[in-house]
Amino acid sequence: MFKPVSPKLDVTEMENTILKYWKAQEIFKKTGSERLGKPEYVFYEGPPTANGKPGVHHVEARAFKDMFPRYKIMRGYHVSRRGGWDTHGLPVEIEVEKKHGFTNKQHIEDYGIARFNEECRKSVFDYIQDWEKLTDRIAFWVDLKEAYVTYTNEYIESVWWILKSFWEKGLLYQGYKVVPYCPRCGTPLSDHEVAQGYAEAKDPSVFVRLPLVDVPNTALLIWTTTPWTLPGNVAVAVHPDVEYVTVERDLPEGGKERLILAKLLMEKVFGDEGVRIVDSFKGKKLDHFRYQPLFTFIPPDKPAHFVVMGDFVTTEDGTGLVHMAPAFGAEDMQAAMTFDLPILMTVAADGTFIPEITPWRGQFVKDADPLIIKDLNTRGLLFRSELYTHTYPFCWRCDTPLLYYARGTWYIRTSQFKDRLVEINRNNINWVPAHVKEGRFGNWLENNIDWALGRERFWGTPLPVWECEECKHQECVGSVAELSQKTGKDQTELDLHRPFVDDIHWSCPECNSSMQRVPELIDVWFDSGSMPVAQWHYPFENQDLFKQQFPADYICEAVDQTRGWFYSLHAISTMLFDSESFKNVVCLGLVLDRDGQKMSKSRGTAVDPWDILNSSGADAFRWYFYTSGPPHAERRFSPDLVTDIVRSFTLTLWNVYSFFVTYANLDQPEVKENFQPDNELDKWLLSTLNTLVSNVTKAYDEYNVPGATRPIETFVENLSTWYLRRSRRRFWKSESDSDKQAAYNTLYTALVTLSKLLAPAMPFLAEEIYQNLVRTVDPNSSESVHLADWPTAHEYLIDETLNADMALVMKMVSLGHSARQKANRKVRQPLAEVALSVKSLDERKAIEAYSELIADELNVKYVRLLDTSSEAVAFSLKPLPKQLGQKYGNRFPGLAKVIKSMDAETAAKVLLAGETLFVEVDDQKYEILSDEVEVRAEAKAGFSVANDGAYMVALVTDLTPKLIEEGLAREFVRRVQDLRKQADFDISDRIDLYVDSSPGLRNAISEYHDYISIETLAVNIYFELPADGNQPFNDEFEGEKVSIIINKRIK
RNA sequence: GGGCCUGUAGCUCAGCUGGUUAGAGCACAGUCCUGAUAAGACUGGGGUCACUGGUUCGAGUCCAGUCAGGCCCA
Repeated sequence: MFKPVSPKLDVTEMENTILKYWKAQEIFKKTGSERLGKPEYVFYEGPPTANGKPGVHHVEARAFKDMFPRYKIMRGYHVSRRGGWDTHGLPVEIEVEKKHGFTNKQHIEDYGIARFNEECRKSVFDYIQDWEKLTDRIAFWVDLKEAYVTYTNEYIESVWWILKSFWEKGLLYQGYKVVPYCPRCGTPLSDHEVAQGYAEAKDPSVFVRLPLVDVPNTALLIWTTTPWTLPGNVAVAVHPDVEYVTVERDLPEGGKERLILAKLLMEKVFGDEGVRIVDSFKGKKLDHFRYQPLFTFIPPDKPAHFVVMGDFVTTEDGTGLVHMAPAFGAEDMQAAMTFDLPILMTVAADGTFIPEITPWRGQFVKDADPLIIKDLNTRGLLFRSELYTHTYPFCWRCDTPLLYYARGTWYIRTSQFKDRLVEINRNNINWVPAHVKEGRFGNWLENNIDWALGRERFWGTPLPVWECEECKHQECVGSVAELSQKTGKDQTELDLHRPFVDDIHWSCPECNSSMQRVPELIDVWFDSGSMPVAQWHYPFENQDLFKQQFPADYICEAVDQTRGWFYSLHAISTMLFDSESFKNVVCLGLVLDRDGQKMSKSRGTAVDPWDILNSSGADAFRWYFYTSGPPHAERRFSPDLVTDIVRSFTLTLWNVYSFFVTYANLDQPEVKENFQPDNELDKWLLSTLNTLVSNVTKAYDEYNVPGATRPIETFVENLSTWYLRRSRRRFWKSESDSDKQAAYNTLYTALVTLSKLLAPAMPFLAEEIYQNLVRTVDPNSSESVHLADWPTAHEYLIDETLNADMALVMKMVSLGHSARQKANRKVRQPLAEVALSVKSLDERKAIEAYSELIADELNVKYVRLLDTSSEAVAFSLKPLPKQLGQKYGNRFPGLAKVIKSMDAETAAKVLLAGETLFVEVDDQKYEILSDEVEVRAEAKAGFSVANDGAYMVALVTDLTPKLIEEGLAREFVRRVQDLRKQADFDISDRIDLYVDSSPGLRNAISEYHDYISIETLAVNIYFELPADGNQPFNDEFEGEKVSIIINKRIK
């Protein structure tokens, strides 16, 4: 006996029951222990930060992360699924800052770094319970009890070890990085902060002459909106491939001058002033031309003041010659690195000019702009000055205009590994979707620049570099033991965070002064990218575990991680081990709201995942993400999309399952999975089932998620609306013969196999079906579907011809229904005959083979094929472009025209016989094969016809008295069945049937007495109503009147 | 400004290496079917396949450009 299954499904109750079962039986644990010693499949959890509530997009990521480990476990692998938490970084600090109303770093320092960091440490797990609850509820099986946490001393120590090994290879260095900087707050701003503060601004726009050293009376013409950066100028950039010109113009005060600028910008710069082009050339000709420096306040320590080449130069604005001040622009800084230019720091941290800039010392740079312009003007260097309106970033806190400003920071020399980064990505990593590999990620690697590692913050992994306050000697520390050794004191108990590590000092081995830690923390991406090593506290512990768990077979995150976690993992493993750190990676698209906007709490468009879980359940939620498009596609999410899945997919499958259990519990058949089917429907179902197994398996192996899920939907649809609908009677019939047994076996096989195919995607429903159908029958079976073996496709059961034939039958039946509709003949009314026309000989055979099925489905007495000779049929010819077009190319249109104009009847006979048709066009002879022209049949009269292309169904709609009588009998049966249902009789209850009717119907009932008895389980049919006075059911149809009473017979 | 992705019915999405009349589901309307079904079948309305140009006998599909949206970077 199976556990009875109601056709009404309470999804959440079912899922909660399964959750309890998993917990009670410790199934998750057993997926590990039962696969011990099996080949390892390695999954890395990209650590989330738990200081906010998890949202819908977290369900997405976790659903995708979960499915492949589940699949691989069923395939016999061992998967260790360790969770992780990312705990450092600015987002954490900002939350705590908000709580206290802090607005700048000084507030934090005043408050105390120790207290501040302690609060950060706590706030990281503010929402940990929400995360645990959600993770559990959506059945993301990940070990959160043993999760790695990036703030632990062990984790940090491993990160230090990595940094030390980079240090020893000379990969860590100090340099400048240009960052958006608020001079009032004294702090750089993150991109996110900058984005909040853009506003319209009016700035000076100046054109300045830079006279060339080696070409008399000729100057470069540059343009800038930040005159205050000019004292920091060290070079001018031009685009090597842009066309430049030397123009000559008359000076108002008399004489002439020559200026160089981009040809395209001449009009913008000079307007209708008449200037003469004296020379025209590509930008590369200007390479290394020297010009006279504008200012000489700071003597450069390297060669400067010449022209360099830059691809970033555009001809949108200005002059096409870009002034370079490396301290105040990212591109400028990049050019300085490339061309080894000096960096002139002319501005202090508070945004004022340093004392060396004598005329404007101590002035806020923006205030000095007019004075600088005046100075240039008096020296005859100013070509023009005007005001320019553009969007410019301001500090979101204090409205001060931000400066792009070079700060000293630490770098990792990743660019030295560029070739290996590219090669390892190209050769060893499988990306889903594939285009990310060479596209977004590949391009990013090709343009690799050194990793700016330092952060001037509080809550993070401290950079383990100490520097002598006197002689600037530097040392990098790679372990706690090393720190103990240096300080001569056991540091095991030291918290490896600020401010505690800042208090560690020792004597400089060079000069005996004090070694101080540098102020920086490291980028949090370095934390998470270190996770393959640091999660095991490698190399201090777990050497074997690390080796076993590196690299990962599978990781999965949103596509915005390309330059985040995907990169940090890849960069660190490449530099450290010359190895990839993941072999397969699935990138996910964003989840948007129903209008295609980012979900936002303030606009109220954010969906709480719990609303979905409580109404539609986790399975449908997961299924939505798997089937709603390829993983990387953006998803316009709304709750009703998940409701639809429950209605159209879950409930359909559930009802098949419920049907099976209901009847199996009545019949108690001995079900088995593997057997040789005999019945054509069974053969067909098992053929499509095994095709499905094969396709889904292939898709899983290729990390093709829609391919692993969508075909299951189609199968379930066919299972329910074709196989089961067509097979119902086989389950109903009272005798238990081999046909009935075969039907049970087939349906059982399909359901059990489906439960396994569904297990990685819909873990709850799969478990429910498996538990009831497999565990009750076979006590030796695996304790959970998630411990079961993945099904194998039995090739011998797959019959492509059968699959195609059945598809054809379905199509013809559909056309038949269409023809009935047109003729206004309802299905309950039997018709005499249907004639079908199909495309090929094979298809004709298929129709013959399945004529009984077609007859039953369409309720007709006789099914036959239209043939060429005897019918009242007209033909038309359709030359097929696919075949003929490919064969004859541009001669196809002419050929087609001739074929269409041929005598269709004659040609049709030739072609339908499978013979070659000879055609002559423009004195050329062609042999047209029978499969190169489609023959279409059109019924002439006396039929109701429906067609799709060459497929046609013609119904004979004439009714005979006999057919009408049978129709009446069926109408009658239908009403009795309704009464049984309304009376809530059991399916197997026998009845006595009392009828009072008009004569026509009475005749029909007598004529079809046996049929009616069998259908309605009527033991007796009486043609009078009983005297006991129960109210009869009265109805009228097809001009007949009837009163019916049914009584259940006591057994 | 650059790289990458996306644009097909009111909505969510298919459309294989170019080839017959561009499909499905949801939603709407009608008819039918039903002793598993919250379902199913059929019919109907709804499309300049974002736009422009090109290649080709033939373009939703290939090429170039434009526009719109998104992500990442500058």
